Amino acid sequence: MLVATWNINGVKARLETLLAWLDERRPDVACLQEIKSVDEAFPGAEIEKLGYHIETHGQKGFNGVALLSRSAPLAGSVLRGLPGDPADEQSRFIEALFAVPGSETPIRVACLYLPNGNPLGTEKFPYKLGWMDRLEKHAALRLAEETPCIFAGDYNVIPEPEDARNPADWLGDALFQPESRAAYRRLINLGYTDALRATTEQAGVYTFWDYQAGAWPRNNGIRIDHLLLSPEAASNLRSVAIDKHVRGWEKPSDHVPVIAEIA
DNA sequence: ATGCCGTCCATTGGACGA
Repeated sequence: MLVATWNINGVKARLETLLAWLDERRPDVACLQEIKSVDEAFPGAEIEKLGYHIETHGQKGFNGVALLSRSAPLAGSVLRGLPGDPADEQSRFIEALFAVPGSETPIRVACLYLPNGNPLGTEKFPYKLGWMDRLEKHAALRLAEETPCIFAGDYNVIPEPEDARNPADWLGDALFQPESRAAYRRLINLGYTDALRATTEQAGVYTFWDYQAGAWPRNNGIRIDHLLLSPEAASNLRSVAIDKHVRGWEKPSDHVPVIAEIA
């Protein structure tokens, strides 16, 4: 079973790229972030033609997440919005249960777009940390269920210096603040496995290259898109891939897809 | 470098992102 995460930076602007990638990779579940679309405007017809079911949690102009899946979520299992703050208007979280081919146990897939948090010194950074606190509580709740679960998405956190080509450039950035990194470690310390780091200790593995300043041709990247696996999912982890070549396509997103194969 | 690039929304320029 292939579970993917990809910040596509605008689903309407990225539709052809998304279709090409879905056709090439055929993930069972794809978590999309920054769809930048309301639910009604999500360009679903061509995606459905490729055999995908679509669940969205959209928002006008920015943010927005979606779950694409080869089979529909189990009835009543879709949750929109991260629990813990009814006043939070931003669409950054959607999760659902999916049947696993050849298994009696379904898997829960949560798709998240964690707040960026920049610039420091504004209300954006405490919003990020508060969101991470809520995520930790929800992840702990899911962990206690002792069932296969994946929290996949754009975490907007560079976990370690080796996850950036030039870590010194990020010292003043919300993505690499000690508080952001500590909150990410708390998720890991609950008992979740960073899928990529379960498969390699290599530095220089990135998922994002800025559009600016020649970041892509210079390979000035960072690793901020992660799949965190519950023990029940991590036990069946086969491999992790980063579809880096997609960054070289026409009109690319600044992020590339990350895919975990779970047995 | 309060810069660079890109998307969206609104109307040629601002908000937002990382």
